[in-house]
Amino acid sequence: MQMLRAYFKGFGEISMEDMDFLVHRCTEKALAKGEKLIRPHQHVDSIYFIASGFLHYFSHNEFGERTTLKVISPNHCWTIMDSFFHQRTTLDECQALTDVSYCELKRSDYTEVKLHNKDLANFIQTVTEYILSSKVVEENKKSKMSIEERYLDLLQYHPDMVQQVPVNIIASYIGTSRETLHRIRRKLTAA
Amino acid sequence: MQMLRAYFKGFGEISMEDMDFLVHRCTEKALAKGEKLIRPHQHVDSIYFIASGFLHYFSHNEFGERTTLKVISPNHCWTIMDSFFHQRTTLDECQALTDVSYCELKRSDYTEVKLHNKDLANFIQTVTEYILSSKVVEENKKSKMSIEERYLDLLQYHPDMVQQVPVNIIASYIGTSRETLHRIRRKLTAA
DNA sequence: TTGTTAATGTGTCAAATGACACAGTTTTTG
DNA sequence: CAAAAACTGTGTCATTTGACACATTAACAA
Repeated sequence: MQMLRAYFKGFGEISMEDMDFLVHRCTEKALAKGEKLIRPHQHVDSIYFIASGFLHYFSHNEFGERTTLKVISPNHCWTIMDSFFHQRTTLDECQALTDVSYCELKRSDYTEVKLHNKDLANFIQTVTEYILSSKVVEENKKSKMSIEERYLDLLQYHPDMVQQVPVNIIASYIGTSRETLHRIRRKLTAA
Repeated sequence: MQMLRAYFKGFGEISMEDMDFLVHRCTEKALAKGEKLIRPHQHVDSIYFIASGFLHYFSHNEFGERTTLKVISPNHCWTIMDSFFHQRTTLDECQALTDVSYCELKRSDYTEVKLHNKDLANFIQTVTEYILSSKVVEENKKSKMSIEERYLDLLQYHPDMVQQVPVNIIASYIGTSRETLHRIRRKLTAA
């Protein structure tokens, strides 16, 4: 919970009262490795903050092949936005790649927080803008990099992920096959 | 301007007064083909709504090669979020691929709108959530598709873009070279 | 309108990639 | 603990891709 407070503080000014109001609406939970956070056809009615561990957010294409949409790292907020904001079911899935501890904020509480007072509404707006902005920055960065550069970037900024997450999932996350990633790793250790 | 009103209406309820307050802060402008909307090292202090035409949003990687980050279509809001929200300069560029007409909302006006009343603040929050959600949906969709599928998708949903934008830019937008896109097109016309 | 530049179509070839196949290792689970 | 399942390393090979080269056409500007 301390971690969640620190996370929120990073977005700017917020009074102690507002912070408490916000944080008290979050519930601490855990998943064991392999457990699912989101199943197909589920309504996603919460925002999640990952405190520790890694999650695998994936989907299936027309012919049932699994595609990794994201590997979710600690100290990030995440949800399936489309399902959360528009109250639709999702076909995607999300599963714990390791033991995970996280905080959950339900939609009803999210709405309540936004309506509580002007400062909190403003704060949530700032957080949303911030997340939107980082999404785009992240996507643009990725699109400028080759597969190898993406892997080096992971090594640099998410070394734990590289250690704890299976190679095939890392590979599909950076947009290639497990074999090609293997070739890259072999080349890098050779050098 | 009628187009902008219709665009905003798509996000939900908004009173006539609020709509007017919002729309009156937007200025109609135009770019001729080839003109730049954003230059390197610029501060981006506005949000843009594209009424007609296409824009090329691009960047350069470590060794100066140009990468297409997006081709911006009519009836969309766009800005370089990172620069706009955090008041930083950007290294990216944005240039008109055709004659373009657009509306501009300056940051100061954006801030004013958010502070004007609770309903408008709420409305802007809804728009932001909506844009965030579509960004992610779009990105996920793209990551599930092959290059060829992306091209077919463009043909289906953005036929004007395919006609009006140069092949090399379409190619880099969907993540390949101009030659490979050419091979795809040849194959498709053969069939 | 004409010279210049940008855009397109297409072939060749070396390099990168994905699909398979299979052996060795680690992890899970009954 | 033992069997099963998941994960990893690695080789082969057909396919795809990108880089280059160059001819042709379209768009633009002096």
